[in-house]
Amino acid sequence: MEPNPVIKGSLTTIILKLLEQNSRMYGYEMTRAVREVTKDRMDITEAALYPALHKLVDEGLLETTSEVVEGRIRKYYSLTKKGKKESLIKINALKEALESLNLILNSNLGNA
Amino acid sequence: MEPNPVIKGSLTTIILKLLEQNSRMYGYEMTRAVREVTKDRMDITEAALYPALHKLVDEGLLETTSEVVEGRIRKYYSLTKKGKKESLIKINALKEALESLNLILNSNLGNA
DNA sequence: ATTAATACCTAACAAAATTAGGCATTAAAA
DNA sequence: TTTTAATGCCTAATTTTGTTAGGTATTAAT
Repeated sequence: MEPNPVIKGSLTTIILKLLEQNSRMYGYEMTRAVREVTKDRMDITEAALYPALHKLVDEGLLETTSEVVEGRIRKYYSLTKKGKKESLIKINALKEALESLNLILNSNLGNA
Repeated sequence: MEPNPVIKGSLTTIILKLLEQNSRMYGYEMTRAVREVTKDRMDITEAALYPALHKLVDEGLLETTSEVVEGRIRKYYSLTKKGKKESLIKINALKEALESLNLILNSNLGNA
């Protein structure tokens, strides 16, 4: 079973959600966390992830600190004050959008 | 309250779902149906809808018949045989993706 | 010595929606 | 009666976002 790709537009919100619950994480760790909670049913690719992280830093929602752990660089990301506000908004917006989508996918639309 | 935009990538599946339950619909009608079931919380724009419909026709998933009703043209779309098969697959794939997303948005990710 | 896992990254491209319109008819409101 | 809202179709340019396809480097296991 190939994992589902990320639903377009949701990656940024996924990142914010992860950081809302963990205070700091590094990129590679995020990819593992998503695989773990979704039991390999969703995969966020690094090629999408890193540019998304950099964009969030540019927008002032994330800040970074780097560390060397076991000879390898880890770049930790965490929410800024602005990022904390925005994450609440975006997580909520996505949840609402998912509820609407579920309504469409699970309702009888017109032929009742 | 501005309606949520369609979650990117889901529009095609929404169309297939609508036609799975209605046998035939025209574009404008689809926009109203989505607004109705989601109580105006989701809006599918015509600028996204019509190109998506044309693409589905090109791919052989939809077929069309046109009618003039009250002086205005209506272009009805319905699922082809191939479209019926594909709609089941795509609707299911989207549902699975939504479940994964819900797992991410509603779980405790690491700080439990 | 090679492979897998960890850990970061970019560039070219494609997919999909948004923004910003256009055109035409009918019904309602000013 | 002229303007606006609703119905109904559509396209073009741009932007957003992810995919494909790599690259680099270290550590641990085979």
